[in-house]
Amino acid sequence: MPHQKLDYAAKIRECGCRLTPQRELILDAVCEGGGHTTVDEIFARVRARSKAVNLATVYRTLDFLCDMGLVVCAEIDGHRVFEIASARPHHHLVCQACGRVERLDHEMFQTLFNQIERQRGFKVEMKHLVLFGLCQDCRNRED
Amino acid sequence: MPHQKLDYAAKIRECGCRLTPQRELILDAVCEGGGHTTVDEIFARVRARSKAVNLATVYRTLDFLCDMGLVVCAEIDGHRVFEIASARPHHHLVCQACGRVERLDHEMFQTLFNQIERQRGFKVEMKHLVLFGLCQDCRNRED
DNA sequence: ATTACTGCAAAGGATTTGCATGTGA
DNA sequence: TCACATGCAAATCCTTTGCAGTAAT
Repeated sequence: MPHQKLDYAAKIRECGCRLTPQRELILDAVCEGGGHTTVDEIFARVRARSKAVNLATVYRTLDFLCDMGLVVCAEIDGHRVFEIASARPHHHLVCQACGRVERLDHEMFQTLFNQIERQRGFKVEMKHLVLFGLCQDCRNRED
Repeated sequence: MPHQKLDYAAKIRECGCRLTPQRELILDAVCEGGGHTTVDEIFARVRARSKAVNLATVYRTLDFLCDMGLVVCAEIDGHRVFEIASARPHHHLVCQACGRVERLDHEMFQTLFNQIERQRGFKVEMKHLVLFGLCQDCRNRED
């Protein structure tokens, strides 16, 4: 039920911006990624559908979509990764051994963030964190 | 009482590596930063003392010091930042409005990380997180 | 005396920018 | 129509690398 294309279209036009085929293609490409998607992957996916889209446009559009709040960006190992901003904020656990990515609900973090707010007066605004570590399987394998 | 230069020297030599003037200068420069320091800042600080040190050496040395565990590295807003690895792991709160950086003890995080480990079997290995948000002062100012 | 480390310069990759053209509203 | 968005190519920024020379142990 969430995240219809119409939502995006409306949100974009709301602020006087335009809905171009490029923006739709790039938004789709980020969606298809499921989880984290790099600029390269997005560009490749877009190019598979239309040779005419330029890499600079991908960069500019991703910036734009982040500003609009439709896409979120994180940094993993020095590389930017993108993901559709979901209604339910969440975070990721990335295994340093096998690279697997697990999703983690925001709830637990919110508890911590509230605690920080009470103790320090600092309001944390992180919709998307990436935590590195070792997944269950790799921990077993290491023993 | 911790982190004497001798500690560093010993740790470095322990593994057959060498303690060079460059490495000392760069380590000092990271120390002087107090909190997060960018490559540029480190390079500038080093150059203020010795014109002969090369930027490539700074990069190589920072890599080396991170591998040795003497320095930790984080990513803020697409830029790498470095800090002396302290005995007591901690994190940072960065205000998106004024840029102020506050230190946050690891304790609260450990509770969360333990919870994640129990629930998901995933062992988080983050010694150093950067959380963005709004500090007390800026929140008051915004109202 | 080794061989790790450094300086230098050049290469590399990712991202941004200027400008003329195209196109959605 | 007309400002916003795009394509193209060049520029820029940050970081890494190859290699010959230097210096720590």
